[in-house]
Amino acid sequence: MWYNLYIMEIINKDNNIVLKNVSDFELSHIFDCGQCFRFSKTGENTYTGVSFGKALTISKNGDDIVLHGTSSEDFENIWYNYLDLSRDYSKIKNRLSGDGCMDNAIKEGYGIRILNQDLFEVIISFIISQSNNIPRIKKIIETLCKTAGEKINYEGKTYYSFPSPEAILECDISLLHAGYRDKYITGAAKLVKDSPDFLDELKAASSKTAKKMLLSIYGIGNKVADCIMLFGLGRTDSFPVDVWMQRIMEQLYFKKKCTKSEISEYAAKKFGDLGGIAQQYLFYYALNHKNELNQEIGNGK
DNA sequence: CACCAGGCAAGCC
DNA sequence: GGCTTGCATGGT
Repeated sequence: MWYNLYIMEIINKDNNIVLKNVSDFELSHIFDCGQCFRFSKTGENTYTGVSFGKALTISKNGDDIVLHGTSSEDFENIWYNYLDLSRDYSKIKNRLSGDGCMDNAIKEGYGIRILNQDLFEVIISFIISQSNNIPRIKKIIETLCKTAGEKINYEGKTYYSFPSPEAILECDISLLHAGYRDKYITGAAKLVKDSPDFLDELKAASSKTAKKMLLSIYGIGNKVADCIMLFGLGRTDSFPVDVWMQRIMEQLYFKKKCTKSEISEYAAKKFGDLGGIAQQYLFYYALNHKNELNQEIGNGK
């Protein structure tokens, strides 16, 4: 096979792909850490969702990962990269570990992987995410896909692809109940539609240039741009700082209130090119310790 | 009723 | 440059 695998043996059996003995891989960590809004739990150790126009049910059985109803072609072309299977997370965790805060976060989110998602989907999704909560973000995106996406038949059920810029511009955006984000969504869709090379230019650009290009889009600020860099462009040096990151960094690292830019600067120095991955371990930890996080320290400013 | 959610743009200084 | 305010909607 052409891919380089740390993991495993791949078996194609009964229209399922089975990855044997996969390490550093836990579905709840991957899909409930706020990077992806289109996969949801559909059973014991099982998640179902859509990406790159394909639906997928994925489950974990011991240390084996099962991709249901999937061809080896789709695995090689889509899911292998989407699930970030070429990255050695054990090595990354070794490099990040050392202080008690990160060790605890890694201990809880040991199975996190940074998904390599579709860039346009990430741009629209994180525009929607601003000043919003995760369940509602998922709901708005799901409505967008049902309204403007294309039908996908999979395992006897109907799913919907993430829509094209054209389809977004043609649909009734008010159906999403996205509020003031409507104009940002349509603006970004129009930009991508009118500049067909924009996404490829983003992918090819240096991180500095890509960030500047993203910040020039109406409705995209520093935090959303950082999320797009990390989740849509694979720039793992990007460390998005939202209200939860501010709370957890203030409590665990600074022991006092501080600004988001202070946190960004600190993270860049401390985590470097692994900042985005460190951020995901910390974010997952923060979501699981909401009640213990002292909301007095970071009040979301 | 208030306050908050993976923030941002615009307006002020 | 930094700081404040309004913003749509839905949940608690």
